[in-house]
Amino acid sequence: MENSDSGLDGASPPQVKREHFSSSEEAPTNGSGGMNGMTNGHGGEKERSHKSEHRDKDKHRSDKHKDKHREKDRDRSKHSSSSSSSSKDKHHSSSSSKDKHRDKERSEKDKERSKDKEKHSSSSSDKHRDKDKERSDKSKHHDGKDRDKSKHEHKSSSSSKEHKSSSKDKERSSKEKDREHKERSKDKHSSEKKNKDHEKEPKHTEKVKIKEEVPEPAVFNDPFEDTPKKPVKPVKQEMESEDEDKPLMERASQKKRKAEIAGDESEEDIPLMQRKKPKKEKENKKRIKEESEEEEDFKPAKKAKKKTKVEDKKQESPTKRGKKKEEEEGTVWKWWEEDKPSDGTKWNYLEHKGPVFAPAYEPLPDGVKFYYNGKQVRLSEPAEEVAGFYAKMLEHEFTTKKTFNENFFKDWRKQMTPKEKELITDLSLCDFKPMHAYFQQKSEERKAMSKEEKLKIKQENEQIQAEYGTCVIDGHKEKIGNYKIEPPGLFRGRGEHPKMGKLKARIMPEDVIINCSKDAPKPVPPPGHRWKEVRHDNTVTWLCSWTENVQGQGKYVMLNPSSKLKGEKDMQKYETARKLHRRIDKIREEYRQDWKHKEMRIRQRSVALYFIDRLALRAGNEKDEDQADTVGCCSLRVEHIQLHEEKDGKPFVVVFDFLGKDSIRYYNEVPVEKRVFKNLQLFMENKNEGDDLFDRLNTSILNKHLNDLMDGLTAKVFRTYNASITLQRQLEELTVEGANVPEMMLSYNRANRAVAILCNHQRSVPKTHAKSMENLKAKIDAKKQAVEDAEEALRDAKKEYKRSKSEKDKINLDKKKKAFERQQQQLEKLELQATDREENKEIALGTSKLNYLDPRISVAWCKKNNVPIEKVYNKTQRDKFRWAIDMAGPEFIF
DNA sequence: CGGGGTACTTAGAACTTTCCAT
DNA sequence: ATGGAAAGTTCTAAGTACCCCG
Repeated sequence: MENSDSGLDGASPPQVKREHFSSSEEAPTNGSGGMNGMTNGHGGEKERSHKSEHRDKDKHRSDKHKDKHREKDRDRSKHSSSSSSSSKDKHHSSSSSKDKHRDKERSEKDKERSKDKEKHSSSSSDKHRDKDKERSDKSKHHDGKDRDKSKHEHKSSSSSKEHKSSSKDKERSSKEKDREHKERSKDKHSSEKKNKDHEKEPKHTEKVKIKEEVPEPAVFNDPFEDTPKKPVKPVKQEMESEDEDKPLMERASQKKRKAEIAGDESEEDIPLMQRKKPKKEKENKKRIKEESEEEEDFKPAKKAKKKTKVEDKKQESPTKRGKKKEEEEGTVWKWWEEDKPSDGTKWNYLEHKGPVFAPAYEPLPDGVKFYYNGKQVRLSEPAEEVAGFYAKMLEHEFTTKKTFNENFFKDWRKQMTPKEKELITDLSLCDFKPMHAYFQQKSEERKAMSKEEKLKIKQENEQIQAEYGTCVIDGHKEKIGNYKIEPPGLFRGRGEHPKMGKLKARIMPEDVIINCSKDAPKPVPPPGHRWKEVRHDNTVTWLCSWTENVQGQGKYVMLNPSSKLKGEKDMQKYETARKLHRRIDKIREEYRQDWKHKEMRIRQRSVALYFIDRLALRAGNEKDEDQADTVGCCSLRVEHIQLHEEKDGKPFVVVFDFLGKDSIRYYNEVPVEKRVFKNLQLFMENKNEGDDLFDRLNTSILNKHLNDLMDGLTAKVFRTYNASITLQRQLEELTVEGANVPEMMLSYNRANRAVAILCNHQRSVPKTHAKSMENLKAKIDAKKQAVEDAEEALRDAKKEYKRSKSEKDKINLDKKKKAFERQQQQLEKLELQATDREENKEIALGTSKLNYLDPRISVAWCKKNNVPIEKVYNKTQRDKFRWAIDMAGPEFIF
């Protein structure tokens, strides 16, 4: 450890210097070229499949073997064995909860499994075979890895001694196996087919047919997404431990910061006040910006509240909608200049009209048929509706997945009449194509509607939005985020979700709980219906809630991000991150010390924290098994990392490869300090692939510790902090003084991109990317030509003027000069655009911009460099970040 | 503690509107 | 005008965190 440690120690703790920095920095220079080190050798295209495959395979991979044997035995006698093992486990490891979970599931699964097995004849040998197959597929992309894994598997299987964790392993593995098993079978079926054929064949055939029946819509609803969906985009970040350290420059600015804050733009703050009572806002208000005071809006003026109007850049809408809009836009509630209530209450007055329900089902016209086994069948309304959900997705990859189809079919049958149920027993005999064609046709018709019709619809929507999309909270009218209740449909989980395809039921008023203040009028339920409950809980921010049937989780109607309630919380989040900034050195120092702690749990905690800090990993809560198998830091398993004493010339490299939130793959090769490396070796000792890497740690233990370190500190604060500080540093580094706006924006986007890479925010390469790049290139070429022409013209003009010296030629010369410059600028702009786009093709900037970057950093940067804020934030974003735009001056420092 | 539930944030895909070159 | 791509918006799944109970 000394090697790596020594250098970094001390003040420059882990410094984490994410190398991305460096890599990202470089990236810009070389343009699209290796994408900031994001390439990892896995093929680009297949990535998509990789995602899902990855999980199944990888995850289960190792356990499969080992566990398989056991599993079987266990399955049969699972109860006894599992119970005993679990008790053991507890002694040895603290992750018993996890185990328990698994046990439960396992038992259920086992049951199912045993059935499955018989059906699919998944004997262990089969499994092996399957695995191999999978592996070989995979190996195309992942050779090295696979190889390693297989080794592991073998090893582990042979070394099935009893380790502390063995029992645990067993349990888990059996579960996993089960799962794996299932998945595997699914996959296999489908995957073999799917992978190859399905994408083409089925689709194509269908498509063709559809065409016959109905003209193909100009725009498909993207049904095709599936094919190449999103690839996994691995991110590779390299870092050298040595250089780390740059970190902390931030602190320097702390002092300044304070000053700024105080000074900022908040000139007068007369804050104080808390919101008092409710009041309704009056409607009215005239056009934008009047300085007049509007007391009407705010009644609670008890304290000296100050309200200010801010002008919005929006265009006016003299047109029709009227006052409401203007009112909203014209008046801004500067809540950030007020005091916040310190008790847990979220509001004193809340009034709204309840949610908007999905439109009732409209039966299909008679002409749209459904065939079962070649014969036309007239479905009952409920069965038809659900069939329609499936028909709409016919071209989606989902319909090629076994799990999806099974879940769908099972739930569909529940909607059938006994007769239908008796008749329809095999999904593959169902012909949804006419239905699909019908929906497609409808969608085309919608697109082809005349302007007037579209306008009318738009107006109706605005009407609804005005009525149901806003609420009155503490005297202010504010937008609601999701006032429309989710319509029924088929559940679309991300990744290999075990529940994909299940029917998401229609929500009725009887399912909905309303939350509003006692003194507000109660929302009126739709005629003939009543609410499940009306309550008045001002310690929460939701207006309506209901429980969704697929996963049994609660859903809420809440306010828009531009609202005070959301904004305040958002600002607070960044303030906590800034606070962390002030303590980060100490915290880093401390966890580095803890790497040598004698207690294993402390060492695990410190290593996990190091990952979270340095790599911006998510906390990694435990998950149920009826969800896709994804992990975060605390839930990493042995199979998710590989240790290399040396890799590519670097010592002590940890290779992370796992599926994170939304089943997005995280791949990273990270050189770490020797001490970390040794600890990891220890943590992995005597464990199987499916075991928890940090078996004595979970998110609540970690967060508890973090909270002791700093008030309000949790694992996710590190993501926010590291994202924001990275943006600030990158901006500082990449911004060239005096650059023009397009250049500035390239710098900004690059800084933003560094953050997105850090946080692993990926997106699938837009389907249109290659083409659009081509177009752009063509444009650039054309522009180059234009520049040359302009140059030529300029030269001629010069000559002419030189000769004649006439005023007229002088004017002409100037003109040519200008034209030339203009062309040149345009060319430059195009080139920048091309670079930017290429660099960005598989990175999503939006998520970090919206959720991780302190908007004041961006605002300050814009102000300092004279970049219009609209270049960085669109309208919605400006609404959300109004507080930052208003309060941050050019000197703001995070 | 574990286990379950609640509330709220974060996330990429899907869909819609706007923009821009022909 | 048109149609295709980009930009913007909507949707809702999937996380985190925390609380309460036994």
